[in-house]
Amino acid sequence: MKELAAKYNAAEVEDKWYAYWLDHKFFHSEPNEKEPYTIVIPPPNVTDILHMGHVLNNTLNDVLIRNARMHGKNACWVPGTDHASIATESKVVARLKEQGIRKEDLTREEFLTHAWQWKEEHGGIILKQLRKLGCSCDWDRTRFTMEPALSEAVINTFVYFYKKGWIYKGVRMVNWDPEALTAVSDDEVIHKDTQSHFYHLRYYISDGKGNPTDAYLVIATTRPETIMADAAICVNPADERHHHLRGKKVLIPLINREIPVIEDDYVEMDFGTGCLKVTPAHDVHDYEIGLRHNLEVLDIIDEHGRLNEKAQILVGEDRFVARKKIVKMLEEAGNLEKVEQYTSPVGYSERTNAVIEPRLSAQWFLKMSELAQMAMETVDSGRTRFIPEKYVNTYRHWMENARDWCISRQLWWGQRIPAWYLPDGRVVVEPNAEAALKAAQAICPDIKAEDLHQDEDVLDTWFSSWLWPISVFDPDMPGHPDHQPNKDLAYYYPTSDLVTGPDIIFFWVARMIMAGEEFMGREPFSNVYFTGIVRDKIGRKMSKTLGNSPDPLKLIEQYGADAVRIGMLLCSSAGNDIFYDEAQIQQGAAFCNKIWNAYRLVKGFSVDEKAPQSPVSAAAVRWFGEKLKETVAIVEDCYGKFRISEALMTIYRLFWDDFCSWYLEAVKPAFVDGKAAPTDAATHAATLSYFEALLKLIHPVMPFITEELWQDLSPRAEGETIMYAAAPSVEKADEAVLTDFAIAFETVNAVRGVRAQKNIAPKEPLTLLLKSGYPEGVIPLVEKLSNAAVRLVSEFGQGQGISLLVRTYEGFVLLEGLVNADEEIAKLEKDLAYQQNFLAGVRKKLSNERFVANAPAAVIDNERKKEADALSRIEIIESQLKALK
RNA sequence: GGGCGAUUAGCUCAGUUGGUUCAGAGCACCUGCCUUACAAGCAGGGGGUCGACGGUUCGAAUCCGCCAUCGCCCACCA
Repeated sequence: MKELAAKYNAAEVEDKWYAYWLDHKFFHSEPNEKEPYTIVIPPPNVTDILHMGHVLNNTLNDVLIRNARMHGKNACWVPGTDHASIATESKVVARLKEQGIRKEDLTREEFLTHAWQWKEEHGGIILKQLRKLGCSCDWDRTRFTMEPALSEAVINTFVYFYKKGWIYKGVRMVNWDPEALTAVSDDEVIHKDTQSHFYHLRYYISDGKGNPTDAYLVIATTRPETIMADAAICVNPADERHHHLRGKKVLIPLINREIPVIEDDYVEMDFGTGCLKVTPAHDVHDYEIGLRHNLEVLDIIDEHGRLNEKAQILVGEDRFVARKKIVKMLEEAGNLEKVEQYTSPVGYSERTNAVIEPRLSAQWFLKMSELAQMAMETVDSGRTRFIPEKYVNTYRHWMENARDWCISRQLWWGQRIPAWYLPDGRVVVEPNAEAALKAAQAICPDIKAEDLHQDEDVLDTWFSSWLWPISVFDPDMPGHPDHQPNKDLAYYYPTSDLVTGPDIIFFWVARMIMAGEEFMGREPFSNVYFTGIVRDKIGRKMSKTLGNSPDPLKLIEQYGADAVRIGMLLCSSAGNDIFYDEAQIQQGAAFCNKIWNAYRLVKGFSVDEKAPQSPVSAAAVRWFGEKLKETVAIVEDCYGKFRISEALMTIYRLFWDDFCSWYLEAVKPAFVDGKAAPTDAATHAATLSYFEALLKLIHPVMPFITEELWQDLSPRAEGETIMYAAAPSVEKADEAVLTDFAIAFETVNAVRGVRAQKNIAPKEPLTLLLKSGYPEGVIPLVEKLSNAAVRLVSEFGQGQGISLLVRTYEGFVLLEGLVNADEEIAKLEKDLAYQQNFLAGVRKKLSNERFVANAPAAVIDNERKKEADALSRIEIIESQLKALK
């Protein structure tokens, strides 16, 4: 790098260094004697393209992994993608549709061929995009949840739990997604308050022969289209209003089918009319009432959410169309008493946003009780820590109420359930067809392969991703209790930290903990850092429809990856939602530019080996060394507590304020005859070494610019990288030095304040009198930075000027002819009043017997110091006033 | 309906077991500067009765109670 442009050009630099890192396999990790630091990526869906949520998550992951690497750990970040059955299958179906192909016309094998083809062509784009962000994933370890080995792990897991008796098949009311045509788990249903109507319908009481009488009862329902499936009318046994209905039958409107009136405690007397229509096939609770009362289950809605022939009327109509039509029919038939506006929670599919239809079907379930208990203990014992901690509550609540997990999905894209049915309906569960045949023959010796039929369903995606921290290292482990972990698994497991969103705490985090405990006997990770959701700056979730979600790649192109990373981190305190604002990325870009220009300055220093070090430079070098130590300790502490944005801010201020505004200004060469004076060797060496330390401190958050400058800072051999440079070590800072210099900087600020107030240009030299007792070591620095000649005196004498007060140190800027005595007096009197008030407060405290008796000695001592300080300041101000008057 | 969390400067947030001169940071804002690293900059400055009320305490942004507002999670009132 010969000439440095005045502005930093990120685009040029980033591709160059990422390629260099890849070429040298710097991201790759193999087990060795060092301490491992492991992260498994929360695998994005194979269909995903990079959005701001990914940027946040992966930036945090990368910061952690790079930080660990520089701390001498063997850092391994395993990337990969999730096959995401529902999301992917619907993408593939949509694409086939565009090509005029209907899924129904394809065989399972044909469809899967298309799906794999889609995956090869369009899947995993996001992994390429993560490279642009600078993510230091071990790409050689990239995994896919549906690759053969990982699929095998899933199948083995199923067989394992089946044989353990924890997996069973049962007919249950499940959450049916009529768009994706599959059952989904309870957790995949989102309840949203939805504006609808409450229809009050008359059911006429039957005369016993199937004819209506004049008497009727009224039920209230939100789903009039399901009345044809009614099996009974239910009232509360304690409800006297309805006792006359006991033993009666009523007629379903329109179709005139006779159903009984029954009694059950479930019905709330004061809700609706107190009469409930019971529709066992289309409502979870009704189903349970039906079981208790032995009611007929009549399923009138098909898998697409349309009425079937059992409905008798409106056959083939969509449930919502049918609802509109039947209301009209009921009205015309005189059965509609009234319609109320009504808001009630309605379940929507997380994936397709379709209204969930409760539907009876045979599904596979995994028993949760033991697993949940184990997983609760993992977190209770602190073996896995949640950051922020509040999520432990959420987690506990779920674990205590965990219901059995519906793991079957009526899809093709995914791991097919390894259950084979015999012609008589019996089932064998084995890892493959051959084993299944053998098992079947043990039951029926005559059976042949073609007699067996494999279950059509696939497994829930989360049933594969819960193995992720194990299977990415050793896919043979899950489901094989006797298997010894391979070298990778033994070394990298348990992983260190997991960064993810709280929205998948149950789907994924909890279940990984279950699988970890079950198959490894211990937790899958030590810490879980929950990020917030990325929102726009006015707090809306980012969404395609709102168009408020920027394209991260465009941002990277415009501002550079380092700037984007900083922009995200700046506003990401743990556990809070992120309010994204492009201004933060601009701030990140400005920081890049600041670093760049500071480097230009340092790079431009010429060195004079013989020149002695000036007192100013000596002071600055001494001070910054201590400041650096102090900051490194703070940053380490922040990382330990996952306060990443705070760590970043601390580094930011160290670089900008302390290094650039104070240190560099102090050691910056003066101009003599239009030329910068050379820098002495000691200062030059110190400056380079500080710069290097700063680059290393910044590297985890801004990998590219730091590599670029680090490579240029001193000669580096091919294959060297800042990625593996040792992080600045933690050392105790000298407090006394820091205090003295803090006083110096306050003094400089005070003089600059006088300049601003009196409109005196920075280049105009001043004279500053300081009372003896002022820390002398910092005076050269004060002189240079305030452009004032300092004279240490015991008395200020008669000169005209403005007095200063820095802590308890008194100063005086000589300003002949520029001082307005009245103004100064007013200012001092105001200050005096403040100090006196302050003193009074402190004294009140000290004269309070109970304070003196109860407060710790350190607190009391401090109050005494405050008192003494206030007294000396008051004395100073009074003498200054006296001099002016 | 149940639970959890939040409320501090215009905005986003720190404030670690109650006590350092504790009311902070960044950004934004205002004033003055194109000073040979950087105008994506430099120097200076203003701004908050810590959501409301009550309590505990020598002492409360911090602990307790209640209220208000917001957010999240769980939940079957048709």
